[in-house]
Amino acid sequence: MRAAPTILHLDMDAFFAAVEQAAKPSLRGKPVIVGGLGPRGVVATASYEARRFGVRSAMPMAQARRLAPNAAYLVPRFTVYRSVSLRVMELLGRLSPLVEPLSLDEAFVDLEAGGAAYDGATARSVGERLRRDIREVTGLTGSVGLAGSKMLAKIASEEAKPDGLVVIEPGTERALLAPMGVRTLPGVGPATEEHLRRAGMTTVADLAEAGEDELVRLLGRAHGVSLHAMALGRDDRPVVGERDAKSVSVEDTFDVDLHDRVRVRWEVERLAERCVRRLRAAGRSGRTVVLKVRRYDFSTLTRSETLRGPTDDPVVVREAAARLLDAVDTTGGVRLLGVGVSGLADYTQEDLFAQASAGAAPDGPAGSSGSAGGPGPVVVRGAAVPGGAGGSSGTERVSVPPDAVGAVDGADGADVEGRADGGPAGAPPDGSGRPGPSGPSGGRGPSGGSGRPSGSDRSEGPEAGEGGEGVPGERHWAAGADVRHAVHGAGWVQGSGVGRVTVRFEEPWSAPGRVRTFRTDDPQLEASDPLPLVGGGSQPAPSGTEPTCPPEGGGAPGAGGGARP
DNA sequence: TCTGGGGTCCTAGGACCC
DNA sequence: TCTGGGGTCCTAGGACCC
Repeated sequence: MRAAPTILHLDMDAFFAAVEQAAKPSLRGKPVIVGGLGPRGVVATASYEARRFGVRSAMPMAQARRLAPNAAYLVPRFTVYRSVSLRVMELLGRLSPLVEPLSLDEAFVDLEAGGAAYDGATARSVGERLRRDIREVTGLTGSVGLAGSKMLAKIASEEAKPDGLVVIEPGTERALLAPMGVRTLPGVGPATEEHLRRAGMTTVADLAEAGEDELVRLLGRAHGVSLHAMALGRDDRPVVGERDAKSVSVEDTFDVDLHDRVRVRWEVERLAERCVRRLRAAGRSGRTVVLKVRRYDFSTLTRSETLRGPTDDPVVVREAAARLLDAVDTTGGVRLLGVGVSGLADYTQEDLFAQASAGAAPDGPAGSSGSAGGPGPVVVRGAAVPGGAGGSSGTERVSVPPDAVGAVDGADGADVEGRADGGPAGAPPDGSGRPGPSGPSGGRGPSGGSGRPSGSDRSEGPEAGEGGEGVPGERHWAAGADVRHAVHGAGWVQGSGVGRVTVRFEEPWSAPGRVRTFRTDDPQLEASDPLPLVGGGSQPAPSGTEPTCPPEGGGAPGAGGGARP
C-alpha cells in the first residue's frame, strides 16, 4: 500500500473479440463471439455488442447461440493475439522495468519503479498517454486502473471498462470498498461467496467487521488472513516481473465421450508427447507426471507419479502417463484427458550436455528418499522410475551419457524410437481416421471443433509443428480461420458445411469485403498465415484508410447478415 | 446441445526422518 | 515401547483466475 496511485493495471477490452473486429472490417460494430465451436465449446470472449445479448465468458457456446443467434462465431487465433499482446507489453516496458503480465491481455506495472510517476496527477497522465499509444499501435482500446496497490488498481480498471481510466486515490479505498460485494475481492469465487453468504456476509464491509479470526475459522489460514487484509484495503503484494512456469500441461475435451480403452490409452500417449514438446520448447524438464481424467459425469480425478529425476524424454513421460491410466477406472466414458508435468527443473538440455561432457555427470542416488540435495541434475531417460517415498523400486535412473547427445538434440529421434515400441502412430486405433474425437457433430477436432487441435492451443511452442492434423480426404475449414484464394486473395472463413465453404475477402485495412462460396476441396483455396493488424515497423501500411478503430470502422456498409457465418 | 484450456496456490493426510 | 513433535516430500482434490 503506497501513498501515491503508482501501480497501474491494464486490461484490454474484450481482447480476442476486439482483435477479430480489427482484423475483419465486416465485423466492426457487430456481435462477435470467440471460443470453441464444437458441441462442448465455451465462450472465450464476447464483444460488447454480444454482451448486450447476455453472452459472457465461460458460458457454454450452445447457450450463447441461443442468446445471440446472429452473432459471428469464431475460433480463437492465438498467434495473432500473442503478437498484439507483445506490442502492448512493449509499451508497458517503456514505463517501467517492473511489468507483471497476468495473461495476454492484462498486466500490472509499477510506475514508481520506473520513475514514470510519483503522484496522482503524473500517474493519470501516464495512464492516459498509455491508452493513446495502445490505440495508435494496435488499433485497440484498453482500460487502465491506477491505485496504491495491485488489488485496487485491478478494481479500478474494472470500473474503468470499457475504454476508460480510473484513479483510486490512496485514503479513499476503505470507503470505496465497503459497500461492494465480496466477489469484488480477488480470490473470492462462487464457492467462497456462497460460504460467506451462509455466514451472513455479502459485502466487503461485512468481512472487515467479521475480523481476521472469524475469516480464518471459516476459510482457512491463508485465505482468511489475506481476505481480511484486502477487506481493509491492505495489500502489499509487490509487482513482480517474469516468473518461471511451474508446470506444463495439455488437455483435450472430446466431442463425444470415449469408451474404448485402447483409444483412451492412445489419446493419453498422444497428449504426453504434446506435453513434452511444449516442455522442450521451453527448455525445461520436470519430475512429476500428472494424468487428468474427467469422466462422463464431469467428475474429475488426477493421478501423479514423481520420478527420481527430472526428464524431458517423451518415452518416459508417455510410459508414466500410461501407468497412471492403468489405475483409473474409465467405464462409463471419458470426457476429457490431460497430461502435465510439474516439478520443473531450471536447466536445459544444453546445460546437461555441458555438464556431461565436463565429466561432471552426477552419480549416486540423487534426490532419492528424503531431502538430501533435492532434485539434482539427474535425468530420467529410457527407464521410467517412480521415486516414491520408499524409493525402493529397483530400476536405475540414468544420467545423461555423453553419447546421448544425438537423442538430446534430435528430440524426434527419441520420439520415433518411442513410436516403434508401440506409441501412438498417425491414426487412432479405432480407425476413425483422425486423432480428434469423431462425434455426431461430424468429426471436428478436440477442444470444441477448432478443427485442428492446435487451434485452441495457446502454447508458446511451435504449434504448427503439431503434426498438422492432416485429414486425408476432406479439408475442414474453421470459422474465422485465415485463407488465401489464388484469384481473390486474402480472406477468412465465414462458415462451412455440406461440401461448401464461405469466405469473406477483406483485410484489416480494407473496406468490408465480399463473400464467395467454394467447394471445400477447391484447389485454389488454401489456409494461410494471419495478416498483421496495423502497420508499424515492417508491416504494410493501411494506405489512406483510417487507422483501424474497431468499434466504428465506417459503419460497415453492406454487411447485411455479414456477421453470420 | 451444460460446463474449454492453461495455469496458480492452498489444504490435508500419510510416509518418513530426526 | 504407549501416544511427542517438527520438517519435508508425495499425492489428491478444490478454488480461483484469465
